[in-house]
Amino acid sequence: MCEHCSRGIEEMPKTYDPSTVEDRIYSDWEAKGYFHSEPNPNKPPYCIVIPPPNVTGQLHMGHALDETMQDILIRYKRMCGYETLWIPGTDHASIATEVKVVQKLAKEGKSKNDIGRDGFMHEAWAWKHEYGGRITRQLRKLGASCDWERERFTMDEGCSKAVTKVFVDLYKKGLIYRGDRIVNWCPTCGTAISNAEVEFEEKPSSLWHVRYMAPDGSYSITCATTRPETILGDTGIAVNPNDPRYAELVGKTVIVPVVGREIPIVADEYVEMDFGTGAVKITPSHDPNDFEVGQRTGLPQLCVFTTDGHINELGGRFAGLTTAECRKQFVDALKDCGALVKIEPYTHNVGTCYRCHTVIEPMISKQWFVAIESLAKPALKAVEDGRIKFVPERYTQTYYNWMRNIRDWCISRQLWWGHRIPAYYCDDCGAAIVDEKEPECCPNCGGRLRQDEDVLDTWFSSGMWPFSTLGWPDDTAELKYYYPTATLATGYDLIFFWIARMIMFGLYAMGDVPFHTVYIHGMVRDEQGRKMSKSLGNGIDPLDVISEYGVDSLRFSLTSGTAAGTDMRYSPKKVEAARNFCNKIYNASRFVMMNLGNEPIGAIDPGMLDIADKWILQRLNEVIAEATANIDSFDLNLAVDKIYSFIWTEFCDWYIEMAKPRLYGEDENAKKNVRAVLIHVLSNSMKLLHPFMPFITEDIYTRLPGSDKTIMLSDWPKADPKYSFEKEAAGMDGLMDMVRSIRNVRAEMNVPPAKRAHVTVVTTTEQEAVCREAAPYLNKLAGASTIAVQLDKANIARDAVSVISSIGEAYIPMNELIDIAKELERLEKERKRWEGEVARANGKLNNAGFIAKAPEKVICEERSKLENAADMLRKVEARIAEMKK
RNA sequence: GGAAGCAUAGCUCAGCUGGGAGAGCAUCUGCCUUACAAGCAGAGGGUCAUAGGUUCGAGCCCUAUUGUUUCCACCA
Repeated sequence: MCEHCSRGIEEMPKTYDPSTVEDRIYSDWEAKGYFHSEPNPNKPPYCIVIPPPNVTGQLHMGHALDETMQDILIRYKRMCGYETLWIPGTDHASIATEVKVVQKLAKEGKSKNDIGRDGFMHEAWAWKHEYGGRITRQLRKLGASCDWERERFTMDEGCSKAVTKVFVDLYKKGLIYRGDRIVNWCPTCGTAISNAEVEFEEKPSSLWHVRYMAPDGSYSITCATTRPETILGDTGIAVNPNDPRYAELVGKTVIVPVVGREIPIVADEYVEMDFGTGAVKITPSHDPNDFEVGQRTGLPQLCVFTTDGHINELGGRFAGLTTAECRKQFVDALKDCGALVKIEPYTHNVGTCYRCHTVIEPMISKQWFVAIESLAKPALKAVEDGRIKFVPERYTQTYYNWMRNIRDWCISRQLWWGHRIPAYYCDDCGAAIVDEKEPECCPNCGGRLRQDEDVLDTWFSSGMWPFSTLGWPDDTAELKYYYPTATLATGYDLIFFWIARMIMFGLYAMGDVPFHTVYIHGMVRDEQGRKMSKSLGNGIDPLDVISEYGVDSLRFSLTSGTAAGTDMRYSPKKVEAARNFCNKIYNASRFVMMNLGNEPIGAIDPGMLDIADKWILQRLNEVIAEATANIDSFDLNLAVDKIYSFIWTEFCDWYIEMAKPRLYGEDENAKKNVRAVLIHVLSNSMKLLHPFMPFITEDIYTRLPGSDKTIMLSDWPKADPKYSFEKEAAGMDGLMDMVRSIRNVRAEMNVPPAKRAHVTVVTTTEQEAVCREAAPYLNKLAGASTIAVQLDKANIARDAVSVISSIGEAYIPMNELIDIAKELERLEKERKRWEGEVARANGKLNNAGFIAKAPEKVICEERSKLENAADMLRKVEARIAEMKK
């Protein structure tokens, strides 16, 4: 045994216990600096930036999936010889964190305003320091091989510098502006939010039909509304210019019921004639569409809400009420004055805040915006011309749809936790200065300056993540080497929030795409397929799963059997199956370790390989090639499923069983060689599996003789041409087929497993060698006691059970156990099966179109299938005839 | 209103550029065979939603239909 595997089989109980392995290995890796990366001109770079989790967040299944995918890619590329850097970090998560801090203050009976901006920031940083380490510790639990020496935070000095620089730069180019626009206002969060942050929820409501009378009562017009309280802010009624019903009324006025204000009737194309009454009340201050109609038709804006969701002083006797309370009272008032025509039940989509799900009140207010068009165009082009690819490809369409309809981005938030907008106002002369450094005084008049109270949208800073984390705006070696990064992995829910913004900012600030591939994964749902959410209480804590099953099992269950970009259901059964796989690997390894013997194990001697060795080596080559191709094309599920069945079915169920006769035999050379093959295959299997299941593979690998000191930094396996044995593998397929058939008849005939049988194999001269090699395996695998291989049918009992396979016929005398009629029936079934197969193949081959148009390879395959089927059929028929004699 | 996805075994889902339908779990039958009962061996189980079309050949490509999910838009 070599020096590296000093542990060998030490401490290997019958059951794998991940808890004794995972933390120890992870801290060892981290301590030894295996995760660290430096620009290295001798290697190609491969860089991933982590989607930064909320700094005070808690690990959930979404992270587990996200981080697992990235870690698989990083570990794979690292083994392939890339200089891999996975940059970890956290996001300050402006609203989310601020809400938590406000809640904490509320518990202490304090409010934001009580303690002031500085006091609040102090609290928020304290909160960050208290919880900031939690999420990164949890990421370590997942096995994430991030370079923790390069951990970043969106509000650290460097990222903040990048944010200020981009803001100022965009402002100076006129791409950031400040203005009064209608925005989505969340009364609970007390801030404006962007369009992307509004979620629409279908809610049952009513459609109130309200009559607006002419000042003299000579005519009236009825409008429908879902928000009667906004009538307080009505400044007009709009109808379609082509609507004959209202043609005469355009230009006239009506009186707003209850309120008594006189407002004009205007014409605008926006109004659909066939919806409702064809007339729409216009509230420019509280509806985005109305805002636009108001702009076109010159209606005034009348804001009647406060920023905390109440009616302001313009609401007359309704002032001070919440909007919800106002709605009730206003409807009553409409009823009282006879203006309410009818109430219809109506279900419609209501915009809500994506953080707190409060109903959004559209309002006009002064906010900062990014003029998006000139940023969006190149971002669109980068994807259109293939510089950035989405995997799966269909998400390209999602991206296009968003980018082609994008609107200016409201980036100011009425919050304190975040990057404060670098704009300074002079109270004396009204000047506004935007600069990276705060000027001492107003450059115009020397007056005192006051910084803008607002902070920036969280996504403004995370949009710079791929280059701010690499040191931008400084000209660093890291930026030169790692940028553009390689792959960005995240869920489809972040395409708009984050991916689109990174692409825009990357192209703007760096002049190049931030990454080449966007790997999109789905969401982890609960067993019933519902979204995991706090309110439903159906969330599964990955940490619980890890402590019960180990993180390798969790990672496997998140990777296997699920295609990229599609949602998956979490199922404990699946994790359990993965846990069983760990145990299988572990026990197979225990077996190998138990049989290493005391002699040093050398290289495989190619001259000593038998049919089973050649088969498993050939299969290993195939699996290496296929799995590698699958990972390269991001088909991680296909790769891991192939590795799984190779290890379990082919290596454990077949090869290990076939290794036993030699391991337990007397031939020392054979023993030595089979050990070498076992180690070779196991070691390479562990490497293939390592990106998916990092811990158990490290544990096993480092126990094996001849291993490197860590699997993490070992070379990714390559198919080895000297182990190419296609022909032998085909022979092995025939042998396996025979074994299965013998087991099958034994089971069908209820032969007790302990009862060994004499087996006579009748074969041809071509297959004789394979059959002779197979003989010891029939003994071990098919319950044979003795095996005779012969070329004729001498001494075959008429009542022997026969098993017909491609390499030969096996005859098993069953004596009293056999029921001739039953055996004939079984053979008859076989005959039918092969008859069917011959007919099928003939059908194809007799089809002129098939012969003329199918590729040569397919025709050849079909011919050999026919040949084989015909051969089998002949043998079965012959046997039936013999038995009937 | 627009777009996309999904519909395959009892359940959950794979199925790469079209070339004889797969896995895991569940079920049934035998086995504690000295790596593993978290295991081994064997078995049953599918008109690949429906209807057309293209093709020598369709689970896969095209069209329509039905059901379902999601995203975008937000007609008051």
